[in-house]
Amino acid sequence: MLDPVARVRRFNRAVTSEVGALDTSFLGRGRPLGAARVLNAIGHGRSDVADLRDYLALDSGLMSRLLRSLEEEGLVTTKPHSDDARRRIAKLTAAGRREFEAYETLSNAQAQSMIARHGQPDTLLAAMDMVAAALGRDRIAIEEVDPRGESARYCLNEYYAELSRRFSRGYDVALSRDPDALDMMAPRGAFFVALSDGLPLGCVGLKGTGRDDAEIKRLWAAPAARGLGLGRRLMDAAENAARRLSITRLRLDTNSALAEAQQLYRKTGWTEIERFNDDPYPDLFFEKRL
Amino acid sequence: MLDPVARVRRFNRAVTSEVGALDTSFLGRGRPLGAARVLNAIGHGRSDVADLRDYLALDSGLMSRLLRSLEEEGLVTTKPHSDDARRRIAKLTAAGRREFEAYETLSNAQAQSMIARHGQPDTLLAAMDMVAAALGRDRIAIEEVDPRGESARYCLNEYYAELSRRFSRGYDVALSRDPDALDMMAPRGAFFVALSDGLPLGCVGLKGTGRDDAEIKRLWAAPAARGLGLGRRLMDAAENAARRLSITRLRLDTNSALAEAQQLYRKTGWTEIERFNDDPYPDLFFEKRL
DNA sequence: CATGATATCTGACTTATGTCAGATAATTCG
DNA sequence: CGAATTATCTGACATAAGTCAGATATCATG
Repeated sequence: MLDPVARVRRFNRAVTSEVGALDTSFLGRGRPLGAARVLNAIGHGRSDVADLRDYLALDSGLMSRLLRSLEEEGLVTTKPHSDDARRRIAKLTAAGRREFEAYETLSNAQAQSMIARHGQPDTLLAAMDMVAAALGRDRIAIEEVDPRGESARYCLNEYYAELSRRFSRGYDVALSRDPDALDMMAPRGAFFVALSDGLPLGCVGLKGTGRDDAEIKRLWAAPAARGLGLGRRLMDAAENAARRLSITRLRLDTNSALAEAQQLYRKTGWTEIERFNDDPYPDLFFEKRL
Repeated sequence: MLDPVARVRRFNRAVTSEVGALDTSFLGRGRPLGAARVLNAIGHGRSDVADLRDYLALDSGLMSRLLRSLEEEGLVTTKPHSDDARRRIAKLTAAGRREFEAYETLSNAQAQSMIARHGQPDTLLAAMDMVAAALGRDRIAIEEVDPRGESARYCLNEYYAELSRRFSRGYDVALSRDPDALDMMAPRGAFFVALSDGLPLGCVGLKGTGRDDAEIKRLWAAPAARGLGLGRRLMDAAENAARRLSITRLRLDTNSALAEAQQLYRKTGWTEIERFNDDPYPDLFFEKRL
């Protein structure tokens, strides 16, 4: 009935006509959209004026005027940066924080009602995640993090949950050789997550031994982020980290049920090798020389 | 990691920052957004000025000025309506049509690139359909149509495809008693589709006999539209049509694999009855007295 | 400390958008 | 026909948003 292009454009129409409503949810509190956006950006922790200007894509003159109008309303104060007095730092006053909270409440209520009215909220949320990830694909950053930190733990839990869904016999972390976190941190290894606007969308671990070999572990991409080339970007990050650590031989194990992963390895220079551990879950083993 | 409200708001941020790009795709041709929107709305077949004003939510003064600026550019002509000379009809000139086509090409290219860059376009499109349907739920209209028409045939094909996916033994229309289209049209019956911005999202048939009984057939809601209460709205439309046709007894058959449908029937006053046909697919039979 | 670079602000201006009260012309209805 | 209603247009304004060329203060560097 509708070809792909028509479906995307239908989506665009749907969001633009609703997004009027999203954007103007910033309205209705007697303040132009520009000023409301600045107030909200400050409330969300952006304080550096240059950062604000960049994030909101505003001209410096306009930015300056918007800030001053918020100052005149008594919602914001600015003071010079302690290191560099040319730069200015904006902060919400108590009244400003109240205004910000009011906007937050509005936005949350709107989001809440969208979910509450829907009969299959989980499916809808998954769809929204996927669209958000696709739209924001150029803003997904690969960051090296502590594998014991919040974003890493979130990814690992999702990864385990997915394995237990996809393996016909289920998956139990306890039965698998759980890599010691210290092996996936400098100076022996590394751990990376892919972050999109605060949400972790994927991860990979480089588990070193302190010698010149290492293993790739825990490669995972969120279902919402499949098709964005995240797996490849994560693997690249891990390989580059390995090179920096003077590692020359990488190995990994995987399961033939994970077809996408296998395909990725074969396309990026990995070669299949014999089983090199007695972990019960993997049935496929790969190696790559750096 | 993120609660539902945070996920919706993340979606909102993703689309608003991209939708800037969507909306301003209307820019870059030296024309303010307002004028470009009017030109495009006319190009898409809205010609009545009042209709345009309503659709674009513009003040009548502003609308008038935008139209005049397009006329001065030689892109649009207006003439009085033939029935009512107070109303005005806007039409694109040849130059206007060329400009409109240029915008279309831009929009199509943008949509195309979004899909082309994605590794799982079908999943992404399904997600976009779902979000578009949820955002536009208040604009979904139930319309009575000819069951042999384009939108009805599209729904029926999707319906058959879904049955063959969901029935363990598959589904072959030829084996089922295919209702004669004439039985699903006035004066014996009716056929309804749910339309959202041009896309059919669901259907239902009321198959009459010319007497005071009838059957409900082909109740279907697109996967993207599940959870929006479409099934209920379609059934209501069919029941109301039945009442108008003085039908007092409705029956239907279904399969226990279609759990949502069964649940809907039980919640809306249908009672299970004995098998009343020898169709191979259904295994559950319901009746409702009007 | 002089010089150029940087971050922000100010003034002057343009364009886009939105609002509102009539004006104008056509239509409807008693 | 005449009064009320309706659709659109016009004029007069107001505000929002965006642009750009300096002005000002501060910083980095030789």
